[in-house]
Amino acid sequence: MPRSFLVKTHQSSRKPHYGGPKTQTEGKTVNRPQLCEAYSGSPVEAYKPAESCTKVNLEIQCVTGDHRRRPSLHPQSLPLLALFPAILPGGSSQESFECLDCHKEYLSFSGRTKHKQLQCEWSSKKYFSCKYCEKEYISLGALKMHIRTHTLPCVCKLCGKAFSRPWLLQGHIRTHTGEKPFSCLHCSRAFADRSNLRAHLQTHSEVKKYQCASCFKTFSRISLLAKHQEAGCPVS
DNA sequence: CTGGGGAAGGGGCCC
DNA sequence: CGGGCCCCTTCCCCA
Repeated sequence: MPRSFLVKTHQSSRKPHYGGPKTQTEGKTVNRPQLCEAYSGSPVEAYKPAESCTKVNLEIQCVTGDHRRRPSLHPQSLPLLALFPAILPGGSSQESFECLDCHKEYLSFSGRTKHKQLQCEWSSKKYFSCKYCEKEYISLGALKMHIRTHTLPCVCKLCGKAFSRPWLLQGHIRTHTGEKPFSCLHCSRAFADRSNLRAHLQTHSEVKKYQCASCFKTFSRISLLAKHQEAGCPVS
């Protein structure tokens, strides 16, 4: 069974900035232009400031209503740069020019424009599609990695089972050799997989990592918490 | 039924 | 750009 929804949650400081629409510029909050779900006209219309908007320099409001989608998904966001330069961070020479789509920063307006025209995968809408399934990726590297899940190039010489990545094969080979390099510091158990050790460590913890919001009972695994809630928490 | 272990999948990050 | 690793998650099985 395919295991989808395996999206890592970003915890490091290097996480991509996909979230909020706001950028701090000289102490002011500048809203990035947002796209409307119902967008159907030209980018000029879609991004035209609402007549009632008195803060044209700070905010761009979609004339068709709600703005929900990431600007990165817009096929023609480039004209915005010429239309509303005042909304963009980079009004002074000290500031950088940030691509609103992928958030890379450039020292000059022309540099950013060139990036958007020639390099930015989001704004040029270069999606890389898998030929084996419907998935699309914004980078060729991500697509190639995904394709390995179809081609399974890493084959176990002992049993013939195939895997998408060498380290998956490595972990599998441990099931043949019995090697368990990850030891628990609290008991004598050892594991072949670091994640399994991590899950095991939760069993030593008095207060488990995953807690039911209703009855406050804690669980060592999120799947156990999910089971608990699906079965119907007695308190909720 | 519940909790835990084993095995495996997949995206992101770092080098 | 690719390999290796990390992290998270899921499924299956068993006590």
